[in-house]
Amino acid sequence: MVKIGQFFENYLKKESFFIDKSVLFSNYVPDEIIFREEQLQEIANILAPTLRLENPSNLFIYGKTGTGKTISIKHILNSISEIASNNKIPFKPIYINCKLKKVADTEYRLIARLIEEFGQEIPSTGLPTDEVYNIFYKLLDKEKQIVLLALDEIDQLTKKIGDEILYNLTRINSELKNSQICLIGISNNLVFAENLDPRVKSSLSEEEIIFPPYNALQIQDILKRRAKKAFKEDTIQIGVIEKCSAYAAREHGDARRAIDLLRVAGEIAERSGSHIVDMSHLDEAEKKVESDKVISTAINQPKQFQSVLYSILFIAPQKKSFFTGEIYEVYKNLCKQTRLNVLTQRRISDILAEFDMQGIIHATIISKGRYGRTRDISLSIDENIVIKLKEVLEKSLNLT
DNA sequence: AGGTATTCACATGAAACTATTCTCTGAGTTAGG
DNA sequence: TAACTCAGAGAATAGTTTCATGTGAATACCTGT
Repeated sequence: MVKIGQFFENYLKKESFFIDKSVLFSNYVPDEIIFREEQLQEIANILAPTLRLENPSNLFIYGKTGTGKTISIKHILNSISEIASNNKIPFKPIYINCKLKKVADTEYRLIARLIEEFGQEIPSTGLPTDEVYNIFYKLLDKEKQIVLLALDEIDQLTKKIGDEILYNLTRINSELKNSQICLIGISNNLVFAENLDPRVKSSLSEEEIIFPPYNALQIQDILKRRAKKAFKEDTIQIGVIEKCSAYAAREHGDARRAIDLLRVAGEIAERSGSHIVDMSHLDEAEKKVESDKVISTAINQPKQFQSVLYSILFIAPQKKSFFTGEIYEVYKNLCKQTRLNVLTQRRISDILAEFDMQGIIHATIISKGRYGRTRDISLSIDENIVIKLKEVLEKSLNLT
């Protein structure tokens, strides 16, 4: 008890590096967005007609993760709605991230979410979908207004449930008397629109804007600005920011990653009692960010997924690559031990495909000629994470 | 030797099924007038 | 008679299973030289 008390005492006395850590979290919207002036201007041009109550063109935004799409849209929505409310213009910005599970990842839930935006509750299940649509229409058309609907990670949505909703949404306008709705699609899949229904495609991508990745120098600038707000002066060793941005630039210029990295490095430094954030903290942060990502995705998977993953980890040290069938055999034995019911190979195949998508494994479909066709699978997780991951999975699956 | 046909071991797709959660509806029940 | 209870019908959704079809190239099997 005394020790813990002492710890808190010391903790208080110790000075923090941070002035305002929230600046380094990914949901922070800075009041100035650098290196995106062109795109911002373009978006502004396209959306400006809303202020005159004219319906603007639908807009589509492409760009990889961490290239500032989300932040830019949020920024623009904020400033339009500010001006709109100053001038009493009936304008309603809605931002929805379609990837959020249980929130907006199905047709029903997306519409339900929209209805919520208009201040009405909808049961999470039980109602027929067209009923929900009707409520939405009525709500939307009750008064004259322009709705700007930004759908982030829209590719996730269509991947899961097809493009019917988008078709419905683009068509809504012709059925509304008072309101107009304008869609802004945000996707980090550059070829997303290719496999959309042509009708949807043409009406959704009336305007397209591409967000290119940042280069190392730009990330450096962004980091410096954020760091200035987040950290106290002279708490970061020279070179740390440079290295941090180099890390991130290496992976297609993901600014979000760089910012995350910097924050974690700061946290590590603080905890270790150092008076400055130095390179070693950064290195450690990189490891931690990586392993946290892997472990938290693993932990959040259902039991069956965990079993399959564990089976993979079991084989991995023995061979550099292995096939679906081998994993299935191991998995079947594992299920016997854990008393889980055994899923069909068909299902395992899908699970493996998902792991591949998540980047946990690397799988290529190969043909072994006379000996069939299968996935050639190799683990793409760092070795020292594997050990930790294995422990975590054993605990979760109640293995001894 | 060169060409063709087979064949393996899965991949991939579509549809149907199961279980769970939740609403809505209408029949039956109850308490008070 | 109004309010309440409760079972059953319908929906949405996630996670599977079942059935059906596809597939790339190493081998087996010919064929003609």
